Amino acid sequence: MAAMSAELTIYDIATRAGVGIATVSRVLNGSARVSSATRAAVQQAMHDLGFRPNRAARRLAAGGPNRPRIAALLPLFSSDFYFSVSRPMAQILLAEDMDLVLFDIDITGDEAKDRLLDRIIQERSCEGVIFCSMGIGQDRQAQLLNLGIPFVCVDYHLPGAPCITVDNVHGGALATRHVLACGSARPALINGPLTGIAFRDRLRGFQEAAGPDQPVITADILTREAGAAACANLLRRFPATDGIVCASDILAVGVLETLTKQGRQVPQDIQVVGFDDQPLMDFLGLTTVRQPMADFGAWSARSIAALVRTPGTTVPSVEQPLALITRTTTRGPMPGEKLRKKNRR
Amino acid sequence: MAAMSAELTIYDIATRAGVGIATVSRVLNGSARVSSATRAAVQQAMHDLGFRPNRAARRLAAGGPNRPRIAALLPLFSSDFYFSVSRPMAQILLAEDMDLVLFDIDITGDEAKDRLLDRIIQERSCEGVIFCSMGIGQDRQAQLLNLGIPFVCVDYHLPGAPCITVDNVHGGALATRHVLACGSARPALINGPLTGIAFRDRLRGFQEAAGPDQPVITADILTREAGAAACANLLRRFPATDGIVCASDILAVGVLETLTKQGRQVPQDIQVVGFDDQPLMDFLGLTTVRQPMADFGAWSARSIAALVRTPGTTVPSVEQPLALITRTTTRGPMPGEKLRKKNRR
DNA sequence: CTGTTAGCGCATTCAT
DNA sequence: ATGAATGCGCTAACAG
Repeated sequence: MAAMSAELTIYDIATRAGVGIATVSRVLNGSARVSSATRAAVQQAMHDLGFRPNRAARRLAAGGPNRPRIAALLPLFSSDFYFSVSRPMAQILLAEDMDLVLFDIDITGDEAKDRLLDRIIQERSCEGVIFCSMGIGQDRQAQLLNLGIPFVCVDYHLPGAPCITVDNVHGGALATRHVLACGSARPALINGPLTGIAFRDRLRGFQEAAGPDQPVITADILTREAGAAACANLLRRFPATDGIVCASDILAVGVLETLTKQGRQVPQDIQVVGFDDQPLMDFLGLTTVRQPMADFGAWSARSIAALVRTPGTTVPSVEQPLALITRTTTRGPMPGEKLRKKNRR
Repeated sequence: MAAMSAELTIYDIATRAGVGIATVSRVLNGSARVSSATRAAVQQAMHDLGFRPNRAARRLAAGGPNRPRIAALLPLFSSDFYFSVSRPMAQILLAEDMDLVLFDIDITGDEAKDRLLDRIIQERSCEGVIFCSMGIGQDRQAQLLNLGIPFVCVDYHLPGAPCITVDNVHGGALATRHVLACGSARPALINGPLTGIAFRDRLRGFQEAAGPDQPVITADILTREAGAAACANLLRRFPATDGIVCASDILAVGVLETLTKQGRQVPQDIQVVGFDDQPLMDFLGLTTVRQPMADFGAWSARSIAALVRTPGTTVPSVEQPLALITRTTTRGPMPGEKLRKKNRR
């Protein structure tokens, strides 16, 4: 083992091994038409120099198919939400005979996202992009437009671009009004990081419904731990809270943990509402606002496929409805109680 | 819009638009040094002919970095298990400055998997492969070896290859013995598809501990619905069952649903044990066998990175321990009950 | 602003 | 079995 980096080519290997480049190419491709002696020599040379063939060159020379590649940028591991979104996305793109490359981006750091996007564009590594829960600057949009790289947005309203969204303001209000209607007098919101516009919108919805003076705690990450901590914090500062709207199911689970630990009865003492309706939430009985995750994935895949196939296609933006799914962490509407119906999706 | 397929090149576009290839290249790259007139003409030509530039050629000519690409083949959407595995995998590979491409493979269909693998090899689209929960034939191994494409196996013991595994036989026995020790006299197993060796092993473990004559139901897919159905089936045929070992947490959740629906008390009437310790299982209080998912992901990423960086590196296989996490779906060991301790991970 | 000319790194004929 | 030559489709200097 030896020399590092500095793009080596098969010429270097050929020289080092004292053979022609064709021979190097042969061992590279596992051809049988090479004496085991020279093969060993070549492999030795490759190993010594630390050679790694250039993928692009190989593919160009080999002349394989030029399958379209779609990049999806999303905070994949930040929540099961994205898992549910990318599933149909992957399936549809597979059927479309296009490659899907998932790029996990960190919501909190805008910079990393931008560098990644830059890389994708610079390296021309894909012919279409799906942005999930994130916007891009005007400059970026212009750049992509200029380069003819189509893109669609999921869960984010980017003016002028094909988007699939939900009305998060309405969603926040929906959850809040439900809690109110079911008897909570002092509702509070446990929100997600305000770097996400969805969370800013849910906050607005909450305030529209509950008024501007109700407690709001912002978790800077979507985890149970964060939800639990936020809840403890909330209860300490506002002990009278009797209804908690959570901007994410996972936060709600953390909230439930703290509530249980502190001996508060749900929904008798305090009601809880989540957001997303992620898998298992029905099992937990969490009242929540259901997002059309499958639609997000399917629509984005189909749209980007169409745009890549035939540039110039017009893809109209769509707004999907949000639905409140009432389960057992909220009391029924004041008049007649009628919980646990067809809650189990 | 018109002509289809048949690899077009910028020469075709240049001809059609009556310009030189450099100009075509310019509009392709969004250069400003093109009169809007010719630009329009070129774009028109590209659109008419349905031209899509060759990615490999662009990258080769542009001379970007030749970043190593790792392919991970796994039944990504079959269970949250893989979500937990791929998370650290993605993070580590990102830090290693390597690209990770996740390929979702269908456990049930061996053929699709093989075609995909073939494609990856033929197209030389990656310099390293991670196989999760799946084996590959001798021929494939030889092929990869011959081409010098390193690979590692996760959750699957492939002789001669670097693997990270757990002892599923032991795991199955562990869960079963616990149920037995806690007083179940008639245990049953609800297993996953036998196409997965892990499930065959867990079956063996179950039978080692419970004897060969206890009921076994095989779900052919890992979903709550399948678990619920399997449980209903089990109870119909073996009403006296008082302990259910599930080969997957998600199946266990389905089992719990059915049990609740049928009014059986857990763990009083019947005990339930899962397998994996997926996210939220602690919240549900499910006793389960914890798998080292994070280790799976981290080890595989680090190993494949090392193998790609310096071919010939020796990566020893490792076997990780499996741990029984007792929670509230099983009764404590017969002598002194002592549930709910530091169960919440 | 636009066309001509060289390569990019490798796979592949062909000869030998 | 092995080497020399040709081209994959495109970008990037250069000339005009």
